[in-house]
Order: sequence, then C-alpha cells, then structure tokens
Amino acid sequence: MPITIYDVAKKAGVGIGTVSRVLNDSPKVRITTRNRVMAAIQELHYHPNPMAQRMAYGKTLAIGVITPFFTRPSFVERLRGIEASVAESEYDLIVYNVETLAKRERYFRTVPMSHRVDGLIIICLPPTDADVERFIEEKLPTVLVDTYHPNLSRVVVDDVSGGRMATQYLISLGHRKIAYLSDPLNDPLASPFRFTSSLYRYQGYRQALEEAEIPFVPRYHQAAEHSLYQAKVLAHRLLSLPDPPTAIFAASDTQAMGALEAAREKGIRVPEELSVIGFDDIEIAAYLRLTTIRQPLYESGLRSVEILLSHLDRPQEQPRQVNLALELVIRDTTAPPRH
Amino acid sequence: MPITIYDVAKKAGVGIGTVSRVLNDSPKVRITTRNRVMAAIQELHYHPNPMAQRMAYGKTLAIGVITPFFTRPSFVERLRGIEASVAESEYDLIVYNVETLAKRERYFRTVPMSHRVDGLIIICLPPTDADVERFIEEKLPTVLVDTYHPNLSRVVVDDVSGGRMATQYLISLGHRKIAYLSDPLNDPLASPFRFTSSLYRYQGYRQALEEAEIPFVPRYHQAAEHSLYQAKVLAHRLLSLPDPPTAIFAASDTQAMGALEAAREKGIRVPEELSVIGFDDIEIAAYLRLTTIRQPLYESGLRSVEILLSHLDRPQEQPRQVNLALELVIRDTTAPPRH
DNA sequence: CGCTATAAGGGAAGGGCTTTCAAAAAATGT
DNA sequence: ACATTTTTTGAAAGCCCTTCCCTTATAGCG
Repeated sequence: MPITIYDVAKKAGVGIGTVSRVLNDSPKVRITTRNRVMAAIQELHYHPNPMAQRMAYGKTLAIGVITPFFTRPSFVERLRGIEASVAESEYDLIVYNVETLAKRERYFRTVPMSHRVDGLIIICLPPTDADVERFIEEKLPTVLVDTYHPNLSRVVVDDVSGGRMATQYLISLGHRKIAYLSDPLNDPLASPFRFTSSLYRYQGYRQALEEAEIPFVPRYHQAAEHSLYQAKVLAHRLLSLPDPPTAIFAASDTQAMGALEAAREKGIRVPEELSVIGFDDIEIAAYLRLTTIRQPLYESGLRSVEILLSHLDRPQEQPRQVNLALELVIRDTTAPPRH
Repeated sequence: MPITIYDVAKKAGVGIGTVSRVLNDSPKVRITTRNRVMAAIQELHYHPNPMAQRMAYGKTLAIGVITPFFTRPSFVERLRGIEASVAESEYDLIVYNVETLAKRERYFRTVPMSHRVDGLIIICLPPTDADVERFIEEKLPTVLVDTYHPNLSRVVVDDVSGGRMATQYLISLGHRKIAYLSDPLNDPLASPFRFTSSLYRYQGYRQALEEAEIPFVPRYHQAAEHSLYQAKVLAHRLLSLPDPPTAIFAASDTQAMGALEAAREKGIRVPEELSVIGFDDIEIAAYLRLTTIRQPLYESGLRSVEILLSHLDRPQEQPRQVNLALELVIRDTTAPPRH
C-alpha cells in the first residue's frame, strides 16, 4: 500500500535507479528527466522509506545520548544543545536516561552491541576502560561531555581552574574562612555514577587556599548527595560551627541555592554576613542574582555533536579534546566580609 | 565484516530460517537445534542488525516524542516518565524539542510523512485539525499528553477542576481577595504554542469565585510569558495595588516561586500576610514548602506510552482518554488572612 | 555523415533480516 | 516395518532502497 520508488519510476517512465539518483541529487540526470521524476514524486506524495535507506546505506542515521539528565537542570541544558544541533543534521536523536546503576550498566553494554546508533554522546558519566574498549571494538564513535577518558573525544571545562577561580575571587574580597559545599567526592557508594567535577573543583579550592597561605579547615568541607535539600542541611551545619565560614563556595548552583536558603532561615544576610558563590550558571542563577562560575552548558552540547559528526565522516580521526572557557559571573551574593 | 545471520547458520549447520526462528522464539524449532544455534550465536558474538529487522518487519521500532521540554521542569518530568516506560519496551525513543513556532511546524509536518517512528507522543502542544488529519492519514498512532483533540488518545487532568480546587481552598481559609497569576490566556502572539492549561485553571478560578459569590476583580488577574522573572514582576504589580490581594493562585509552581520572591522583596510575610498556592508540585515545591495542586507528571508519561503501545498492537483501536487525578497538597505558604 | 567520447539511464545485485512454502525428518499408529 | 500425520527445517521471496555495471542516447569531432 505505501508508495515505493517503483511506483514513482513507473509514473515517471524511468528506472528506479534514476529516481534514486534524483532523490540523492546525483549530477548525472538530465534536467528534463529530473523534473519529470520530481513531478511524479509530488503527485504520489512519495517519501522514501527511511528504514530501507538505512539498510542500503549501512547506517542507522541515529545518534544516541546517554545522560543522567533528569536530576539536574545542567544536564537538561546540555541536552538542549545536543538536540538543537542534531535537529539540523540528518540524524535522529535517541535518548537513554540513566537513573540507576543498573540502567547505566545496561545502556553502556547494550547500546554499542545493538548497532542501533551510528554514534554516541555520553554526558557526565565516566566510562570505565572496559566500556571504552567495547566502544572502540564495536567501532562506535563516542564523544564525552563533562567527563574524561584518554581514548575518547571529549568536551570539558577545567574544573580545577574553576574551583580556583571561585575561591580566589572570595579570597580577593578578603575572605579567609571559606567553606566548600559539594556532593561526595570519592565515595562510590554515595556517588555511584562517579561524577568527577566536584572533586576537581575541590582540588582547585585547595590550591587557591594554599596559594593564599590560608590553612585548610577540614570542617569547612561538607559533602552530601546532590540536592537542594541536602545542601541546605550542610549549609546549616557550616553556619552553626563555632567559627563559621564567611563565604561558601558551592559545587553547583543548585547547592548554592540550598546555602542561600539556610542563610535565610538563620537570618544571616547575604552578602553582608555571608558570601555565596555557585557553579554552572543555570537559568535560575541569574534570577537569584547568584554569583557563580559560568560554564557553557548549551554550547557543550553543540560542540559534542559537532565532533561526533566529524568522527562519523572520518572514522579514522584521532580523539580530540575541546576545552570550553569558564567565566566568573559576579552578581549580588558575594561581598567583602564585615570589617 | 560484521557477522550476519548467514555466518551463524553456517556455523550451526542450519539454514538461516532456523536461526531467525531461534532469534524470534518461534516454538517450532527442536530444542537440540536451538541449542546448537544459540551456541553459534554466543561464539560469534552475533547481534542481529536492527535496521534489517525493521526493514523486514516493516516497522521502525521507534517512538517519537514532540515536546517543548526545556523551558519548564514539568515537561522534563513527563518526559522522564516516557523514557522510563519506553526503555522497558523494544522501542527506541526519539526526542524532538520544540522551542520555536518554526520547529513546531516542521516537526508536526515532517515527522508523520517521514515514517521515522511507529508512534508519536505530543506533550502540551495542541495539534490543529489539519495536523490531526495528517496523523490519521499517515496512520501514525498518536497520544497527547496534557492537551486535547477529540480524534486522538490523550492523558489529561481536569484543569478547570484544579483551578477550582485551588481557589476553593483559599476561599475556605477565609480569603476573598484572590489573585490569579498566569501566562497569557488567549493571545496567540504572546502564547504562540497555545498552551491551554492556564486558561482552564482560570475558568476554574472564576467558577469558584462565582460559587462563593465573590465578585471577580479584573485587576486581580495578571498574565505574562511563563517565567520566574515575569511572575515576580506580575506579583509586584498585584501587591502594589491600592487594595492588594491576600492570596495568589499561580498557574504553575514556577510562577508561584516568582510570587514568593516578590513578597519577600516587599517584606510581605508568607503565609501570614499573603497566601500563595501553585500548580504542578514539581520537585522544588516540596522543598519550598509550597502549597500546590499536584498533578501526576511522571505518571502522565508512563500512561501515554502504555496507550501508545496498545494502539501499536491494535491499530483499529478507538481514541481514548485517561484522566489523572489532581490533589491539593497543603504546605506552608497558605493560611487564613489576617482578621 | 560516420565514428568516438561522453553523458544519461535501466536494471540487477546487494544489504540482512522475516516469513512463507515445500521438502525432509521424526513421530505416531497399526 | 510401513503408511500417515505432525514436526522441523532449508531455501527462496520479499521488504525498499543505493550503487554499480553496462547499455543506450547524445554530443562532439574530423
């Protein structure tokens, strides 16, 4: 019942090869013939069957993205960039959402074997060496976003330097009692997906302290599962210390919001009595007038697609790394400490 | 180079038909033969080429979802439900994100013709009659979520009743000066995607007022583009009226947050001096202790997939409607007005 | 005007699977 | 053990494209 290339060929009085050539803009078809074919296509409302095309091409014309995207606005923003970019290409975007370790395992194992996508983008989920070996064995071009593996292309920011940037800024304002509020850094139980950015930001924080010869106070580092609520709890703990910090560097804007909320509950004025700086610059940060380190989330999505498409064109290409710039965005939640 | 069904057949010493039967769990293959084939599959690490399967089946084994999902957390939550459900099926999930009218047009036109998906889910974007005609003509099973068309299956909530519920609750607390804060209701320019829920909630609001014989005050209805910031602006306007409302019903939790923020900026205490009620019960609402009308966002995604899969099994099925329940969630942003 | 060089087009092969059909093998009954 | 039924299996057809090879039409040239 559906119209095939044969119907078009018959109607136009040509062979199917010619129709296909018209479809694929092959130069070797006379303009008059082309017009005849085009007319037939119009008339029959013909649309080539994409599955047959994919079969013939030996490609799936699909790109997969594995992401833990629903827990944090930052993932969604990256995904938004990816979708925008894929939409401009001939590829479809297939989304695999990871919320559990089981699903992570499943997707990391089955997606490469199943040959359902021509290329893969992975957001924030660091693959193991074994995973990567599998990707390469299956010849599945893969690009990482906000995570790293030496054998895969990746789009990253320098989180260490971002951590330093934030901390240095607080120091430059005159702060010396600076806390770092994050998700768990090394505990695979508490952080099963092994997100790494908080750890690197922590390292930057430590570096900045050291450079300024400010001794690190272990109690000033508080970590818990990533959520607004948990962040608020941690901030309460920090602000209840006998010698509370005058500034809090939160590993994400979401966590910074928790800190702001805690301060509000304790009646501590921001930025007069407490400075807060976040990380990411998600949409709501501008609204809250939150000082933060901006990373180009949307752009990271765009760039990852760009790299992937280039790998798809040239399968032999070497992995490459794109570093996106971080930027300090000063708003209203940071100020010099009192006297 | 890739391993095909022929390699497996040769290795197992059977015909390709038999391999295919094993692959598809056909009952008519002897257990001994099946084992032999299985062994060959294992040994060769064979995975059937999905494109060839789709070609042979005449199906794409993909479900598309068209959504404006990146602007509001509620869309993401619905999408999360859809992904979870699709992941349990044999289908892939292809995401089409709509941010502009142009993209809406493009997806609504091309997705049905292109035969890239077997079924379609559309979130919050009401299709026109012409759109629906196209879906039906192309025999593309389609399910709507949070929007309506008589000829398509849909998963909805009763927004009118939700609007009443919210307003009645405020009235029951003793409020009589109740504002409604929403996105534009009828202006297609300001609301190009024709989201309808705010309008229905407004109708419920009006009904509740009428039932309580509270005259409707036009200035108490303020509308602007959906965003936290715009909502704050509107709330400021409401709170600066000569006779300001004692309660604000916001058409979404995001907008309720704007109202809370405005109150805070004006030094108006919530809930003592101002009650605020939202709609949706997105994640952050619990954290903010926001009173709201909960709608089952995640579940709406699950259910839509369920219906779609059933339509895919039985193409002749009649469109059906699933109504999900709304629920008043009382938290800390609502209280009786002061004396 | 005939011959060659080139452009254009027809049609078969191929891609990897499912499914149908007919043949072979096994099971059953006598 | 043989005929008959039932189960199991192999092979071919079909799904709808793209591409390659070869033929035919056109153009160019002497």
